[in-house]
Amino acid sequence: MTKYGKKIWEIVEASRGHPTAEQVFDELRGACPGVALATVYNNLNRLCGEGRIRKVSVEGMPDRYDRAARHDHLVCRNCGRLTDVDLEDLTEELERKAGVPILAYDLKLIYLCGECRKAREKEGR
Amino acid sequence: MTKYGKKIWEIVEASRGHPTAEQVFDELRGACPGVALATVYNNLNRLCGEGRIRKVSVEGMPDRYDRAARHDHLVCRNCGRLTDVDLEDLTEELERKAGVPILAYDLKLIYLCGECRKAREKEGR
DNA sequence: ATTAAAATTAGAATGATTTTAATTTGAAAG
DNA sequence: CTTTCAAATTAAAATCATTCTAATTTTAAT
Repeated sequence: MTKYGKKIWEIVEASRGHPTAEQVFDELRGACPGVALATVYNNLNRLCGEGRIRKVSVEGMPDRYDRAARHDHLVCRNCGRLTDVDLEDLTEELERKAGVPILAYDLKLIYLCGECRKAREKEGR
Repeated sequence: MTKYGKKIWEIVEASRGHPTAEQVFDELRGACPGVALATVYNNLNRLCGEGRIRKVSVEGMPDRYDRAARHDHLVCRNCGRLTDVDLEDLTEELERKAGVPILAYDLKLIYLCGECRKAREKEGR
């Protein structure tokens, strides 16, 4: 693995916070001042292609990066907050129900996070 | 509903092809030359907000718009082709499994469409 | 030490979408 | 039929995450 590739992978793998490319860049710069943002994008893309990390796109915000291990996500409808959720692997069930061989799936559960629910209640809804 | 709002809704609702804003724009211009692309975006956003249509984002391509009726999607890993698939409503099941109240979910089944599979076979994979 | 391929860099380019500010439209009220 | 005012529309500029380009540097193999 390349000089920056390894470090970037470690940052994403270690993080439970679904960092954006910019956030990975900022963290990497701590150890490697002078690294270019393009390098971060290059490596994130390469790592995704190799299946070593994955990309999580949430409507209207920059792409986020996540460890490869299988899990799904809760997305707050209001603020976009992203949280991991561990559901069993649904591939077989979905394949059977859809009647088509599938390679994988992308499942996001839309909810209201604690903060946003509280904010709503205060406004009296 | 507004002058263009209704037409744009009809275009999206009638289409089974998941058009992009540009494609809606092109179709609308047939009947209404002089309409602005910004108007299409404004109305698509308004209609989404009202729940009368929905937006489908596929990694690396412009957003697509879709009728509101509940259904899920197959997305070709290779070419991005988007196809409807009718699965039963999984909200309750997912809510139970996740242990959190959810408002909705976004499920994409990743597969290889017929064309892409054929292309692969020709190349001998 | 030589080479070639791959990685990195800085900065420009891209392109879908949003924003802005001005103009037009359309419905309700007088 | 006017007046009025909010909402819709327009054209153009702005945004901004991401990709691309071309030049440079690093790496690993020979």
